[in-house]
Amino acid sequence: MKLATWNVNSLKVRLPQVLDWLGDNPVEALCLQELKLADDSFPLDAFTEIGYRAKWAGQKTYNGVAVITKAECSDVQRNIPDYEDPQQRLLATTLDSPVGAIRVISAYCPNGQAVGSDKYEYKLRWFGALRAWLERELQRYPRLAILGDYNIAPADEDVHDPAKWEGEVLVSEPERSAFRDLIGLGLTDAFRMFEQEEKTFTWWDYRRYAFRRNAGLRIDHVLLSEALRPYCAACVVDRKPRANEQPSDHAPVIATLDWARAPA
DNA sequence: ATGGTCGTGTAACGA
Repeated sequence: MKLATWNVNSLKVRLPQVLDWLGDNPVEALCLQELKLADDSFPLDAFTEIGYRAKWAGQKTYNGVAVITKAECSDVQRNIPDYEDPQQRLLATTLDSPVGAIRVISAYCPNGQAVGSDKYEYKLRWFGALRAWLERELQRYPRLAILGDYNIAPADEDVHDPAKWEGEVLVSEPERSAFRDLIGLGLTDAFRMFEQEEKTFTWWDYRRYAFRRNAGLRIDHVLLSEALRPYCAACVVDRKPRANEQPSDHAPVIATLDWARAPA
């Protein structure tokens, strides 16, 4: 089973690329972020026509997340329960697997704009609420995968120029601490389970030829619970769509779960 | 050099 995440920065603009990508990468679940469209504008038919189903939490202009799946999913949850927030940033679904139910969550974590700003404070509060909810959710669903745009580069090796980025938003210590708090729940950064090429990133600014210079950050992540970790056989970034015409500024990340692997 | 490029929606704002 392959699970993937991709911040598409407008599903309206990127829909043909997403459909093409699913044709080449027929993953069981694709978590999307930054749909930037209202619930009633979601292009469900386009996914149905290629054999996929979808659950989504839309919002006009900003945010919006979805989980695109081959199989039907259940127990759909919009947003973080008990966290009042008009911004549509999270969608949780349950998928069947040979080892039992898996909770698959698409998350678009706040960007934070600038260290010390109101949006930065909101970002840290949001991560606090996410952590508190995930702690409970892991009791209900020990097999849990949360995929998305975390807007945090966890370590300097995830930053093209750590000296230039030191202390900046996406990299600051309070944000990294919030990320480590998630890891403290027993979640694993699937990408770092494996040998990876140095300077592998998932986001490159549209400005200043950042992609051409590989001036990127690794801010899109797949986190796996302790019960899922032993099944993870691979986790890779697919840089190809970032080279498309009219690309998203993010690349997809794909994790492979192999049920034939004996759990530890 | 304090910019730069996108998407939304048609002026700024968010990223």
